[in-house]
Amino acid sequence: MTATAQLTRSVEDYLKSIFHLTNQGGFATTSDIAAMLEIAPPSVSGMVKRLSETGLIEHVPYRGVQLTPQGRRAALQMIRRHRILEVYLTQQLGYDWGDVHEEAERLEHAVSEKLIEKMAGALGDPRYDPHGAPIPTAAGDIEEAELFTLADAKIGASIIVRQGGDDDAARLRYLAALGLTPGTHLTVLERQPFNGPTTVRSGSETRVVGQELAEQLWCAEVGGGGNR
Amino acid sequence: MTATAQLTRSVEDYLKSIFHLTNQGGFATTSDIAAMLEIAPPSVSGMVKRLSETGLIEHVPYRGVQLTPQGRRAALQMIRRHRILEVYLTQQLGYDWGDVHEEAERLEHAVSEKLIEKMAGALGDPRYDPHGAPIPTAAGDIEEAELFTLADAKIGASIIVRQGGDDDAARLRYLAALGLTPGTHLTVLERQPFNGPTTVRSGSETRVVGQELAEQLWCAEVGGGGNR
DNA sequence: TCTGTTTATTAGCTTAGCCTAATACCCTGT
DNA sequence: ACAGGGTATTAGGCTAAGCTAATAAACAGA
Repeated sequence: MTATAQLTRSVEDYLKSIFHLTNQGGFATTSDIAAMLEIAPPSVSGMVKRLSETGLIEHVPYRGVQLTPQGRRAALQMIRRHRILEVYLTQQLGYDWGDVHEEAERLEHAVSEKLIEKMAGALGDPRYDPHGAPIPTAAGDIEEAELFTLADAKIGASIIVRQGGDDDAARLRYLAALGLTPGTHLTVLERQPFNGPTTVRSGSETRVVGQELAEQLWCAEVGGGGNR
Repeated sequence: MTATAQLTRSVEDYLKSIFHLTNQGGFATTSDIAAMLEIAPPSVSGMVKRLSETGLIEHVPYRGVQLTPQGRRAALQMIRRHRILEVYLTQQLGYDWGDVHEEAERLEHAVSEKLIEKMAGALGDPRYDPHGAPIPTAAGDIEEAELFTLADAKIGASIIVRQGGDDDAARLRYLAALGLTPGTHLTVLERQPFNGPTTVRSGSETRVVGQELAEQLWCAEVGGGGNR
């Protein structure tokens, strides 16, 4: 039992950001964290000092930070809260797919562990959130899917939309209108040269997706890691 | 449309406390507010200054404070949030009657208006919380029940348990075990002299309630203000 | 009425997190 | 090998909201 002293809202946000920025391995830089949290870089330097003192992150000056096992556990707990909340709000309270992120972003800092587990139970312990992202277990394990964006998908590949990015409601609604919701199976037909649009087939429909959008649409190989 | 700028958690707590302390009319004193929020009196003096500058309260030095109409509106909004959350957690997520207060206390600062209204809708717009307290409407109206404690109830009176106090989980559970839950109809049979226990009849059962407990058990005259 | 106690306020500090401006470090291109 | 540009950090401030200690006002009892 890790007696994690109560973390502040702001600390929880830092840990989440660092988790997302280091998910592909490597360090999270000061300026990347600052950009993600929309604050000035020196504020990050200050917090980084405090967080390394409490053992939640490892700091290599002028290089960046990584989560310690303890920090990673705390980050995954927040991500679990966030994603369970998103599923709950969507399924039980009729929230719109594009709107849940903002609400969950505030609630995740206020809910108790107990409430999250009650919500998860009421939902049948979901494994993916409404955007297709995997939900860490209460024990802190998360599915390591090999995610890539549609812009990087190989021609001819059979893929499933997972849709990691959940932060722009307008874009999410647009994607939903195109039928590119998480869980959708696609076949990559072709891609025009020089970062051109990608053409995909979804069932009997064919869609052309611009490069900008394709770079935001996270997908997984079919068969790789459960399909919702 | 009152463009109430985003209030901090702490301001919201002050307004709620002042509302409760002035509910029977009169002023809320610095030390009463301090006691209710479990902070030192000088901290209250400081916040009182800020709140009167923003027009949420009226301050009479050395006498106390009262809510302005604007402050009252904000307080009622918080109380609505709190009570809707309590009903929701109890009815939809199987929370225990005695445990909801603490969870709601944290969530009320994080939920959006929209979420509260969705919850209220899912519950069929409840009028009372699980402790029997009336829920303000979205428009900011609250039922003005004539509440008194069981210790003050007249002998022979026919009353209904309303149970204002929702802050001590152990006491609430004990009351529930005695069958003294909100909505229960009682007849006051007798009261021993010198602050002795009160005897009540609930249906076919007879109960003797000690003075200490009776002073915490808020009741309303039957017929006065709806009965749940 | 005066005096002592209680209660409220002011003064002055602390901590968390943010900010801007100034400085230090790293790295790449010549 | 080093100069310049781009990051990172340090220095120094600000605000919100808490604290303790000191002072001021109100009130109650003799």
